[in-house]
Amino acid sequence: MQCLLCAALGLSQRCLRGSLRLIVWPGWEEEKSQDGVKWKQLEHKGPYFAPSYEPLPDGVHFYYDGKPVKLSLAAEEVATFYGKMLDHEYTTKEVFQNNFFSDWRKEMTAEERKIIKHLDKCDFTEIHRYFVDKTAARKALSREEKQKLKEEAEKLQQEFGYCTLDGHREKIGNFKTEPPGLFRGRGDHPKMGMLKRRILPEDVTINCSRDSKIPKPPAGHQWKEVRSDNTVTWLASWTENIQNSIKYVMLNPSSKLKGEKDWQKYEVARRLKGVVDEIRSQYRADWKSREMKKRQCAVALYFIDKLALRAGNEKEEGETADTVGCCSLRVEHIQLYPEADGCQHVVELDFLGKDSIRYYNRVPVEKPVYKNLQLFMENKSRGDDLFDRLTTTSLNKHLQDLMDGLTAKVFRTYNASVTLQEQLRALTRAEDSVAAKILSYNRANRAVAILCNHQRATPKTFEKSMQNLQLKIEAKKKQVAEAKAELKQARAGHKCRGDDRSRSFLEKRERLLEKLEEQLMRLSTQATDKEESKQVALGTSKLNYLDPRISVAWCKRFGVPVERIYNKTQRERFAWALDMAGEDFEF
DNA sequence: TCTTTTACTTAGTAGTTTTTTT
DNA sequence: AAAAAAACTACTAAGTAAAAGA
Repeated sequence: MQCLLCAALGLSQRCLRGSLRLIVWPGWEEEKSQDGVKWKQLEHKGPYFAPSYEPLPDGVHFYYDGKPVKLSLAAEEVATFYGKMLDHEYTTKEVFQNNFFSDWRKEMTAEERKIIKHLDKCDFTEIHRYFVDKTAARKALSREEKQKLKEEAEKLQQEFGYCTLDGHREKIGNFKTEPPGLFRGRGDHPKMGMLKRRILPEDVTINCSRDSKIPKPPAGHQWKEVRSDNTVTWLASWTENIQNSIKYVMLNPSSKLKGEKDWQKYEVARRLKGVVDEIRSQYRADWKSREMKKRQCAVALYFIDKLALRAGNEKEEGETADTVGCCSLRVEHIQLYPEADGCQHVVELDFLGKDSIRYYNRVPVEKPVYKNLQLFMENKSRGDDLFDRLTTTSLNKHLQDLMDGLTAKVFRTYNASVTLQEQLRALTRAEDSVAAKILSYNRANRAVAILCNHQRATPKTFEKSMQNLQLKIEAKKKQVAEAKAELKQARAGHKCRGDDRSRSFLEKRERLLEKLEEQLMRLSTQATDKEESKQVALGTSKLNYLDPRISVAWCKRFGVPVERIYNKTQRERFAWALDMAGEDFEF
């Protein structure tokens, strides 16, 4: 959508919102959100559909009970989904196997169903090898062939990957339908292994403006529906068969629509900054409320604020992995220690959060919180809700009363951004080199990632690269020891000779030792950093929680080129912030 | 009021590409 | 030139929260 400010000024080309930020036009943000209109014109080509199934060549067989069985096309396709995954841990899990086998049988013909009765008599190894070979063949392609593939992908991107929104060409985030396959949930998912159906045009709803060129469905097909709803931002949608949820085709984060939304998000978090002290004293007071619900709300909010926990919506049991957030914590997820690690009133939290990532923390809390937790746990069993009187809806309703637009997740954004700003202030020294400043930035980023519990699997190559680094350190230590010995000799030499030559030799040795010690120091901090970061994912907070204006301002203030902090994609995503933030920006 | 649906943000993984080291 | 490491991208699952429906 064209910026209303620019429209009013008759500026049709480049949005000048950024440079005109000092001009006050109260109300235009509100005006936008009130009627909920997201665009006036929207045109696109519809999603690009996953290629249809390519049957296995004649030489590749599936065996049942040792005998080759020629499968129908539909059954064969599903068999290849499993065959491809054979070396993955997933296929060893019983739930995965059962879900797969039951869904696979539904795709079989009656005769196939009569033959194929047990998964353990199925032999997919030829199918597996076929795909392994295929991957290897693709990897072995010549430079020219690879280039050609790349160009084809680019062509596709150009044709389907962009839309026109209010006259601007905008990049689409996901323009391809998800291909069929076996569902891979995260953690202990009850539906892992189920067949994820192929999406057909008949499943897809198109959203575009009435007067635009309506996208053509693939030959011989029709759209489920074409609608024109300008109060939503999606271009196409379909219902997925595993969870029965809706999937959307949406714009890329670089688009203006997404950028403005992102900006808005940080503005809400900045408003929280203005009232957070008051909110904190409020929930402290509520720890002593006579109303149990109020107390639970106050303690939950304390967790959300202090520990950056997620809200914790309720979820349907048995439909997803058993994970929790703040409001859905159960008694089994916390332990109370009157005293631990030399602190009083220690709470240990241990639960699986989003994506089944473990949250483990042992933290001293204020006495009333501790007492309340004891109270909330009284006469409950492990599986009971800790905050039994509280839901995310009631919590958010309360927050809404405290500040317009305030919800539980705003606290995560606020605390993340504030932490970055504080850490940058504490760690950055103006006289440092650019490299050292970037190291400080990453440390600040890491503090946030740890706060938000953003984890990653230890990289596969970690052990080896750590070993190499240790080897380097050992070698450097040896060099230092040698340099020390030489320095000692040089000192003795100079002492007895006392001439210029021996002095300059001595000074040379001194400088060498100094240099080597510095190198050793750098290597060992590198090793510490590496060890401490191996399970920490920085990207999530950088992309979703840290107001980019903080980083932009920091770059400007300390002469760090912004490209060293944000790559090209990220700079496109944060274009609004790059435009807007001066070196004096404060979150 | 309670439940379900909808829309959108946040999340980690796997595969690919680029850069650095050897 | 090859190998290793780091950076980046695509993908899609899993959250949040508000609106709609019963």
